[in-house]
Amino acid sequence: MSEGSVYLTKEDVRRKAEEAKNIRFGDYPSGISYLSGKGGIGHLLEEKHFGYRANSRPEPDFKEAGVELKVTPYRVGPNATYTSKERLVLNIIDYMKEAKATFETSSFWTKNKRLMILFYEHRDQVPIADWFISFTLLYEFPEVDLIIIRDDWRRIIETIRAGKAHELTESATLYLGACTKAAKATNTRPQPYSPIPAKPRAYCLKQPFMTYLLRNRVLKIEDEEKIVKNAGELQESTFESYMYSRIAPYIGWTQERLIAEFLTAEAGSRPVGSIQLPKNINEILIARIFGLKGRVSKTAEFMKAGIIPKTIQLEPDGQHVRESMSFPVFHFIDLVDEEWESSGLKEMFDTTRFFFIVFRKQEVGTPTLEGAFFWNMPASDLGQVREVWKKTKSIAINGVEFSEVGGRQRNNLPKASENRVSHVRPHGRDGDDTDTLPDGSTITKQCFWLNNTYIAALIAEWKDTKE
DNA sequence: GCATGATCATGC
DNA sequence: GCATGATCATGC
Repeated sequence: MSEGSVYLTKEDVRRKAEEAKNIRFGDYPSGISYLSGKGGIGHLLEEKHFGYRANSRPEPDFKEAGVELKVTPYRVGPNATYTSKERLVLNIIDYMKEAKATFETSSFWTKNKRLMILFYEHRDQVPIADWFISFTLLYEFPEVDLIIIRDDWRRIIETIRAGKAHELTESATLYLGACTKAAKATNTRPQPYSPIPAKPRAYCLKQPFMTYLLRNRVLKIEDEEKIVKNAGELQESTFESYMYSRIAPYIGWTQERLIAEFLTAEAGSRPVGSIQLPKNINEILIARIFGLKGRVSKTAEFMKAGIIPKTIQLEPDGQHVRESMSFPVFHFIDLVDEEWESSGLKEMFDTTRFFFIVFRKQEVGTPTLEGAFFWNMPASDLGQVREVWKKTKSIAINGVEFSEVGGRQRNNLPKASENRVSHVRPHGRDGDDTDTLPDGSTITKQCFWLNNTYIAALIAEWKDTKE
């Protein structure tokens, strides 16, 4: 085989990639034999379409053209919603070597600065032999993305340099992640500044970023509001410190003052206090601080990084939090078939960064803005969530026990009092909003919550680091 | 109509 | 007053 050398320019690669469109995978010579097992479709395209042998060399697949080939699945959901099915896994991180690199000499940048991405639709009810490439994208990171990716890379490398490669997590960064690579927990590799063995990890473009590429760069169907209007604004700071600097002028302001500043024009001449405030007033105010018409969660940056904004209200003492934090409803039928390692809950906390917006209630008058911070769940706390998840699964399998107390249903799902971090509680419209248990009976819809006491502890920690 | 974020309400 | 069950409000 020619090791890719017939493709001398990126245009050669792009042209050949175009030819892959609409060819059924099963129609390639001996194509079927590639289609079982992970990475099979990628290998099929490399060998049977582009005509070179799969490899894991440090240079890009098409060395002369400086292009790395990637093949990746997406799903089409209800209302023609296109979503990347997975993160895009790039090269494995050699902790020993990478710790000595600069961004420009890093294995990530050496191999992946230019990507030829082939997208195929993952269709559940259709044999893989009938799937095919539908879109192609020759992707070179634009400066607005690169400025965040450089910072993501720096965070990953600083974690390794601090002797904490074993604490790496995909949720600590925004677009470029360090995702786990091994199937078994026993598979580890050495790190340079600590004797503790670390899980093997690879660089990846996180799943929300891939969804963004699909929707905005390939299909060109979305154009979200941006928080950062031009990349130059991030020249002197990271995205996160930029966010703080935008909020800083309003810290200490009351809700009332913020409403007067940002919402009076919208509300007309109605005086503040005469109308019922929306439940998401704090999120609306933060959005206006950033000059947004829509929601913070719908901005380009939050969509691309999959950051989830959450507002928190502190009690007037500045220490307690009354309410626990809810997450989307889970379905018991799905839960009992999941394993923790591949569960939706673990995946979310493993990959998601949160943006906590903190207000503090006042003894008199409206709450004040205390500040905001980014957070991701540390591995040790995720271990606690695992215990709650396992107990929930076990109860679901063995049968939820119900009793009735004063017209209110009681159950034996994990309570806030049983675990430091998390519990399970109802989350529906009302008592008639139900889910089905494995035995066919019904239960009010439930979700995992983070305990109010855990949230309060996170806030205390944040306040400590501020000072 | 429903999912989701957020908050209310009751019993102990 | 806290823990847990129940429900509201927004926005898609």
